[in-house]
Amino acid sequence: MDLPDGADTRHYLGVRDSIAAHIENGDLGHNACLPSERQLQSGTGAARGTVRAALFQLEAEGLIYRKERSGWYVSPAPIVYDPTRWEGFMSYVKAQGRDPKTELLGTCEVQATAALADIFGVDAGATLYELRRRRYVDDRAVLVETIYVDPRLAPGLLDHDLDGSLTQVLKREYVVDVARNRIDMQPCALTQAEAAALRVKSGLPGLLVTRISYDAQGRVVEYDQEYWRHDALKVSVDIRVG
Amino acid sequence: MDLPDGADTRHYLGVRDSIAAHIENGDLGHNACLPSERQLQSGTGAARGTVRAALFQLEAEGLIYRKERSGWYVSPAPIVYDPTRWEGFMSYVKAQGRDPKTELLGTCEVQATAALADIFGVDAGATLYELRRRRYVDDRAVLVETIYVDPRLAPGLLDHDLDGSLTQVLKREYVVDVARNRIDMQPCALTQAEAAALRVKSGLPGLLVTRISYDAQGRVVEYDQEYWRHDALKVSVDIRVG
DNA sequence: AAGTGGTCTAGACCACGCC
DNA sequence: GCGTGGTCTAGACCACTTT
Repeated sequence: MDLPDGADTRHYLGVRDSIAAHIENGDLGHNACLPSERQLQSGTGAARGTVRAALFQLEAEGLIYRKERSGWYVSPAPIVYDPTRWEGFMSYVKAQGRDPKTELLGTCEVQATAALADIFGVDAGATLYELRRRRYVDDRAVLVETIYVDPRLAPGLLDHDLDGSLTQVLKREYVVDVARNRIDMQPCALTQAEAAALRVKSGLPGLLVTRISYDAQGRVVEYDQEYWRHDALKVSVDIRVG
Repeated sequence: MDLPDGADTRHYLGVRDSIAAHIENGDLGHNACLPSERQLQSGTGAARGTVRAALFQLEAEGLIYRKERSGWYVSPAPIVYDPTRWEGFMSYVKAQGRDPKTELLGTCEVQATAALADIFGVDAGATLYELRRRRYVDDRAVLVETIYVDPRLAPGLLDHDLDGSLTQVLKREYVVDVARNRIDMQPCALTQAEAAALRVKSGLPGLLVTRISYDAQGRVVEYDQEYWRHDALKVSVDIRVG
């Protein structure tokens, strides 16, 4: 690894710049693997801790990501996510020339906690369907989601094919239509469970997207919590005012 | 600092847990200052690097923040931001019982770059107004923004009072009304300029919120780039479907 | 088995905020 | 001027992935 003019690669921001320069020059393509930390070290004369500080910096900026104990890789371009669109993850990822995949991790019936009961307007302890899914772009896991549905609106939902768009299933099989959405987005850290599901280190920054869908009668159709990798996503919304 | 039952405070996740427990128990209120790194060290027997790893973890999670070379502090609750609401930052921060402040950093006239010209539909090199502002919640800087406006829509804009809602000024003084918004949100790292304006360390995670406002004729009214602290913000949107 | 990242230690010096 | 965080060094051992 050579350096741009006169950068001080003994400091972590200098090391950062020299690696960033290689990525931006196109020497390293998307998902390319970086040299090992010890190799980067010998290229710069810095201690390994310094090299790692530079790599953490680039990770926070979304330029690189890591696979546990395997190595550091160049991040691909983020995909654009429009929470107001309804054709679903699978089709808009495809529309951007990327390869989507959804994996159903599991389903179960749960008793509503106080918070869930409040959202659905049911009694605490009422039964709800719970779905956990993991979604991929180009074989990289980018989000895990937990979805809750009221069985009274969609009895027998768990017997259907849930590897695609849930909203489509609800519409087609149960004539349940979404009229309104409440969407929350909040930067967060990926904690134990989400991080494990995404196979990243716990504590990596992420984005929590929460969606509550209502039908025309104001009933809650679907409550969805999506934990995204922070570097996989760009949210874009077009909103009419008034 | 005592510990929850049996946590291993020699490891950074153990140190993290013991500090997090103190915050969540309410021992430390909002904006309270944590003990110094060297004090935390002696309380746990860990090396200072380990203590710092724990603090970085908590920072990524949004529980604490730092003031350069001053110390670590407990993060206050995030404010809720609704990009579809038009009464402006000042009033919705107040509505949440917090104390907002806007500071005009500077204004100027700039020549449109290729990207800006494309957004506004003008020739490259055309003149645009540029405003830079910094906004606070409870005297903590939470965002810096750069706003561009086409002078043909609002001649003499820079002579008005720009410490409040720009949209109000445009509506009141120029009868320019927003009919549509395109809003983009993307996790990012706060780079040099933004980090300096927010007085945080360069590289801290943030959220870039970009808004393009259009009037009923489809003309660009306002182009706004907001760089937010990642722990200051929760985006919440209510959207009608169909 | 070899190599990788993940973690940790125990020092050190500096620039800067605060008093 | 003292204490703080910011940065850096030069080791070490472990758990895991990869070959």
